[in-house]
This record gives sequence, C-alpha cells and structure tokens, in this order.
Amino acid sequence: MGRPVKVEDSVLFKKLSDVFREVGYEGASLAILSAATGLKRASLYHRFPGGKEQAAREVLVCAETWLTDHVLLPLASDGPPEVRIRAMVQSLDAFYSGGRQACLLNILSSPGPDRGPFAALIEHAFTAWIAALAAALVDAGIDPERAGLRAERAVALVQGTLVLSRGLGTTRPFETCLASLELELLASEPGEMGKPS
Amino acid sequence: MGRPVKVEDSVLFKKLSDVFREVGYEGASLAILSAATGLKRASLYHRFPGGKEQAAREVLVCAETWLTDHVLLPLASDGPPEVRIRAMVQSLDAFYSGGRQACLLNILSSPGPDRGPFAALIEHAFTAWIAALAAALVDAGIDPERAGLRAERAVALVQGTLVLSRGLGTTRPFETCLASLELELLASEPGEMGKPS
DNA sequence: GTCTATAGTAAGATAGAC
DNA sequence: GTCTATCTTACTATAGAC
Repeated sequence: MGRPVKVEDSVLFKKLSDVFREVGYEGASLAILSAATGLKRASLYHRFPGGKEQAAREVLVCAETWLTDHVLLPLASDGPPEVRIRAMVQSLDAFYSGGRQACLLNILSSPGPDRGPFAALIEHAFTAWIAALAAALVDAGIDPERAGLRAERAVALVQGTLVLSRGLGTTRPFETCLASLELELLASEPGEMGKPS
Repeated sequence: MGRPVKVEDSVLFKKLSDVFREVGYEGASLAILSAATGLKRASLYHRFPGGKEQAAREVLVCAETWLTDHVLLPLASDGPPEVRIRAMVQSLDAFYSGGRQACLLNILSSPGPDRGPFAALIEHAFTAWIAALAAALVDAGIDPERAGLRAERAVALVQGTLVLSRGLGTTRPFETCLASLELELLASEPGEMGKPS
C-alpha cells in the first residue's frame, strides 16, 4: 500500500453527498462514509471534528452553493424568462440524474416536530429557490402573487415526482414533470394554478 | 409496578407508525420504539420476530389498509366524482395532520438503487392510489390518458407539498394543495396539465 | 493528512423467568 | 404476553504513530 494522498474536497463532498442521498442521514454510518470516500474514520474526524453531523452540514452547504450557481443565478440572469427557466430545468435534470437520485433537502430534513439540525439550511434553500423562480415569472409578466404560488407549486412538483419516481421504481414521473415545467410555469391562462375564487 | 397488560394491536401500530414517521426507519431504534409503545424490546421481538423490519412492514400494511378504506373505496364509490374526491381530500388532511406528519411511503422508501425491503409495498400503494383517482376522473368525463396523468400529478403534489411543508416549517403548502385539488382535478380545460404538444 | 489501535457506548437479537 | 438479563455486533469518538 502506497503512501496515502490527500483527498480533494470536491471529490470528497461528492462521495459523501452520494452516500447521504442513497442511505439517508441516520443510515449513513461512519463505516459506510469511510468505505465510500476511501478515508478511514479517524481521517473523517480530522476533516469534520463534529463527526457525521458536521459532514452532512458541509455537504448541504456545498449543495446550496451548487443551487446558487446552477439554478438561482441562471434564474436571475437578464435573458428571456423561458431561457432562464430552461436552464434551471436542465440543471435539475442533471443534479437529480434524471430522477434517479434523491434530494438532500428531503433526505436531510427531520420529519418530527424538532426540525432537526439542518432545518435552517433547508428552509433557506427552499425559500431562495422559490423566490428566484417567482422573480423570473414576474419578469415574464405574471402577476406577483400568482408567480409565487406557481413557483412554490413547481418546487413541490419536483420534490413530489422525485418521491414518486423512487416509490414507483421509474423515472417517468420526474421526466414528465420536467418536460412540462417550462410551458406550465409560463402559461398565460389562469389554468389549474389560479386561486379557486 | 403492576402486572403488565397486553397492548392492543391498534394502539401499538399507531405508536409505531408515529415513531417511524417522526424519525425515519434507520432512526427508529428498538430503544425508541420500546419507549414509545411501552413494550420492552423482548416484547417487541415477541410480536415481531423479524425485528424492526417486520414491525415497519406491518405498520406499512396497516397504512395500506387505511388507504384502502379511506381513499380507494371512497374514490370507487358510486357517488358523484366531486364528492368522492372531496372525501379523499378530507381523509388525506386528517391522515397527514394537515401537513404536520410525514408520509410512510416517502419515509420508508430507500433512495438507493436497491429499492429496500418495502419497495413492493410502496410501489403497490402508489399505483393503487393513482389508479383509483384516475378511475374517478374518468367517471367525471375526463379522457383516460389525461386522467392518468392528472392523478399521478396530484399524488406527486401531495407528496411534494408534504416535503415542502416540512422543509419550510409551515403547513401552508400542503393546505394550499388540498384546497385546490378538487377543482384542479376536475377542471375541464386542458389547463397546465395537458401534454405540451 | 492519513493511518492503526482502542475505549466506550448503543444497537440488534436471544434465553429463560414469571 | 411481558419481563429481566445477557450476548454479540456495530457505531461514535479519541489517542498517538507515521
């Protein structure tokens, strides 16, 4: 066995992220994280003195950076709204591997009344995502209130079709969702999104 | 301490279900399950020789029975479609405590490529739910293909707004979803659901 | 920065008394 | 049907060598 070499942060975070997305936070033991990254447990503690919780938090922060770069900034660019939204859709397709990989925002959120150690990060990510999407819709001439509802609904659809794709064992729901997302977000009719009144 | 009394199955399943929905499958240790149910670990093994996995499986079966009684059968009744759908919405509102409690179908599904021990049960539940909803929409005069897409989309929206409600720390997304679900499902216009072509 | 080695704790699971 | 007691394994975390 040769001399151990430093593991780059980018590949480290990628592998940690994959584990959390595959087996969840509680299911991700240090043994599994160690095997996946190639780092021994003690080395993981060197990188993350706070243990698994700190590792998950930093992975989440890393994911939020990705969200900012690939979703929020494109949505806030000065191009035509349909182009910005299309960029978001393509990024989401890649990020979730066409529906095969779960969302950290779902995986790392604790269901219980105590919202868990990552509640603030997760809430911030969802809020920023929805706000950026709504802003793009407003730029497209959509009423601000309706834009907010549509944006929130779109994020819920992405999350829900990920859940459904996993449960049904097929990526079709997620693919269908992404395929119709742009047209649906920019539709001019009140459609099925409008307030019932 | 008095003589131990038998714990009824109905309350046992309810308490086990609550734990799984609160802390997830991996997070639900036998110590937690024991504390929540009032049964010692050995007693849990007496009821569930297969351990935690069997307990979760039986809880899931119990949930599917609930789904059949409160969602599938009402959807398949011979009343007007809007009444049937309204019954489903009210049942969902109660089952998820207005968006405060997670869905076992999401919680117990393993994200990874190996779909986990409950994949078949979860897939069956989602499939039956979508099929029953689609059948009600067909009865309402909606084109079968569109009915299937709308039904799948509605289930995804329920799951997604549950995820979002948890992440945002408010039940509003789930409530908004339920409030507009009936009108949206039965809308006569192509709406935002139609195929892009 | 990574490793081996190890302590201490919590987990899943079983045996046998009542 | 529930309990106490125990076993074995797996996990988290730390110490110290290289």
